Amino acid sequence: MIVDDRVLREDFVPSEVVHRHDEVNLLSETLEPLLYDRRPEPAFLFGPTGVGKTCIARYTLAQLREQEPDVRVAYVNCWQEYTRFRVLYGVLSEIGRAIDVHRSTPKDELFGKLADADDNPIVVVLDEVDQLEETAALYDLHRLPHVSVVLIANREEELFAGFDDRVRSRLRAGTRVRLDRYGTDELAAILSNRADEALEPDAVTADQLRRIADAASGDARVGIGILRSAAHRAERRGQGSIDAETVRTAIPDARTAIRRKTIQGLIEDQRVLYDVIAAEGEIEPGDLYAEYERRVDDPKTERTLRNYLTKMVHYDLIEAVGKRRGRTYRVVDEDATIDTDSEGGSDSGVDADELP
DNA sequence: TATCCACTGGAAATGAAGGCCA
DNA sequence: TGGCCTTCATTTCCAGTGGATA
Repeated sequence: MIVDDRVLREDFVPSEVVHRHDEVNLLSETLEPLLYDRRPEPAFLFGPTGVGKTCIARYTLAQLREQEPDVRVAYVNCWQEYTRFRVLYGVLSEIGRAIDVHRSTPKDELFGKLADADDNPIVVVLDEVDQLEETAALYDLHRLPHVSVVLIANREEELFAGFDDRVRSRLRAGTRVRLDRYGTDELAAILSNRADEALEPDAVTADQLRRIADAASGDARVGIGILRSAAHRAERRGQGSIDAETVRTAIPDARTAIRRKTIQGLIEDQRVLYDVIAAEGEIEPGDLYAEYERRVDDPKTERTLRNYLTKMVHYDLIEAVGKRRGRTYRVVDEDATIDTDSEGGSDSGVDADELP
């Protein structure tokens, strides 16, 4: 039943972007100076999870490269590459200039290598740039006249709040492309296009696609995940098409699969913390640290545990209720996130290998 | 109202790991 | 081979916040 599984992957770039023509045009216009050997202004893509920010960036740059093949594109996800070193290394790696670079290579040397790679323009796409811990990387990139940046984040205010004055003043100018959540009909149309390419004809009905789109609450990533899960489930059962029952069971499957993959990527100490929180339902920090220390032979300090907990909140695995004294931690309700995924939620669908 | 206490998170220090080089 | 340099995870220290209590 599945003709091309790649089409149902999150990172697949479709041949045509549906319901985002204005946004694609705005980004294309921003990057147009590259066609005339000029440097474009920084471009920003803002919007909540699953609205197609990354897809639009990849699609637009693929189109640009068809017109100007000399332009090189470096895609760096700041969930994984959150230090200055890792960003610079990521860019060098993407353009094939990371030879002879190792973990003890000085950052200034990496910057020098990037500065020397000025034979052709480079567009650096920093996805989830709000996760960047060392914004000096942005300053580095801005200093290089042959490097242009496309920055992807959830919210403009939070992104700029994390910049130091030097970076903020340089990036204040630039084109903002804002994306809102898809409507149910829009998302159903996107899923229909994907199904046409990925599945055999009549493998899924329009009503079922609408049901999936409705359950995804405007989040294309979740919608595609549900469609993928339903297709695999139907194929395993030897069905020639996806029925209503398969869709119903696939809806919780999609988010659970993302969560399971994320939990698998936790290091041992993080997983102990997660297990304690899951077992208790809701727990205060003091009790959490005490139970953690009881369970492990060589416990980390409380400060390190606080860093772990902050990361796990970012991953959307747990939530911190309240601030400072009186705070409690609890596991994020999976069912709630399927249907009520709120505006501005973090792009926490990280792969297991993105975790520390 | 003052004080205590639990908690958070920033900043600096520390140590492990790994590569370079004389 | 050992000293040096770098990055990065972890630890240490501490200021700030806000609820609880006398």
